[in-house]
Amino acid sequence: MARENKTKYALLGMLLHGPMSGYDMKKFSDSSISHFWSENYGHIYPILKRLEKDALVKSDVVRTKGKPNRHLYTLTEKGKEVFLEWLKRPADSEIRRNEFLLKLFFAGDLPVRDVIRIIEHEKVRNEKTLGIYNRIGQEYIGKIDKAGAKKFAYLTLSYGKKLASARALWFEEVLQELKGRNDGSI
Amino acid sequence: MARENKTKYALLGMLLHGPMSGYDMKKFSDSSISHFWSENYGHIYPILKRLEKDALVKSDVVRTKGKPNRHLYTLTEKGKEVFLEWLKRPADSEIRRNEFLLKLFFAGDLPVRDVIRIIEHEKVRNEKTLGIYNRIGQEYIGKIDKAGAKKFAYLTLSYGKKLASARALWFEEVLQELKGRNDGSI
DNA sequence: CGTGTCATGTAATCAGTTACATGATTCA
DNA sequence: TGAATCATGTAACTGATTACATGACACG
Repeated sequence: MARENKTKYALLGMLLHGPMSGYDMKKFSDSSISHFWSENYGHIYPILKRLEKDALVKSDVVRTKGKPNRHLYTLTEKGKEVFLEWLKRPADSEIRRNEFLLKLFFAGDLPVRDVIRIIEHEKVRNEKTLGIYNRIGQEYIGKIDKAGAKKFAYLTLSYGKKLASARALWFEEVLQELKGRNDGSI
Repeated sequence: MARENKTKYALLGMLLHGPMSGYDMKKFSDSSISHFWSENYGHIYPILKRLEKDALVKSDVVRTKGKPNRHLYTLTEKGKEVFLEWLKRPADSEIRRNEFLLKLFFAGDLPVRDVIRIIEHEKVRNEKTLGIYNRIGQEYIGKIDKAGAKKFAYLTLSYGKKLASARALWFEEVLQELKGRNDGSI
C-alpha cells in the first residue's frame, strides 16, 4: 500500500542477470529472497505486461510442446536505467504493522499464562527462523569471495541473523520475568 | 492483505478501556502505538459501521454545537468476547516486505559508494528511532508498577529498543567493512 | 495411476492510503 | 486573519492475496 509499486523493481532486478519468465520469478522469490520479499502470480503476470507496455522489458515467446509457451522477459536499456535509479535511492521507511506487538500492548487484559503462551509461540517461530539462517550460513562458508556479488546476499542473511538473535534475547528476558512474577501459579 | 482484518481488533482493543469516537481512535493510533501500528480515517469509519452492524460495538450520538456530533462507540459483550478470543491466539506470522533488504540483495550491481550511502541512510533513520525510544523510556522511569497494565506498553518499547540496538551494531560492522574494502577511493 | 512440476493467466476480494469535502471554534 | 483542532465521512485508487482454470509430461 505504500505509494509505489515495489514489485516492479523486484522483477526488474531479477532480470538484470538474465532473461526469465514469470514462472521463474515466482520461484526465485520463493527461494532466494523469501525471507524478506514475496511475490505471487496474481501480481507478477499483470505487472510484467505493464512493464512491457512501458518498454522497461521486452518478451520473446519460446515455443514448447505440451506446456504453455514460455514468455521470456528481457530487460531493456530503459528498464535497466529505471531499476538502477531506484536501487541507488535510499529505501522508503516502512512502519509496518506488527500484530504480535499489538497483542502485547493489549496484553494487560489477559491472564499472564495466556501472555506467556503467545510470547512463547513467537519465540519458537523465531528459533526456527534462526535455525534456517544458520543452516544457510553454513552453506556459504568458504564459498564467499569477499568482493563478489554474492557478498550482498550474504549481508541480508547476516542482517536477519542479527535481528533474530536480538529477538531471542528479548524473549528470554521477558519470559523469565513474567514467569517469575507468576511464581508457581501456572 | 493478510487473510483477516486486523484493524478490527485494534479498534475493539481501544474500546476495552472505555468509549471512544473514530476520531479518538485515530489519535490513539498516532500517539500510543504508532511505532508498530497505524490507522487512518478511510479505514476506521467504515469498519466501525461494520462492527456496529455485527453488534460488536454500539454507538451513542453525543450532540455538540458547531462541530459534527460525536459518535461514541462502546464495546458490547459480544465484541469483548471476539476481542479476547483474538488476543489470546498467537499472532500470525508476517513475513513482510523489506525494501531495504531487497536493495541490499541487488547491491552488487551498484558502486560501493552508493551502497554505503543507502546503508548510512538506514543507519541514521535507525538512530533517530532509537533516540525516540530512549526518550520515551526516560518518561517511564519510576512510573512503572511492575504488575500494572502499563507494563505491557513498556514491553513493546523494550522490544523496539532491543531490535534497534541490534540493527545499529549491524550497520557499524557492515559499514566498517565496506569502507575498509573501498580504502581511500571514496 | 496419482502426485508434482511446468507454465500461463483471470476473477474476486480485501486491505489500506490519499485526497477531497464540510464547517465551526479556538488561539496566536 | 489565518492556522490548527475538532469531527465526520466518501470516493478513487492501488497493492496484494487467494482461488480458480487449463493441460501435458515426468517420475515413482
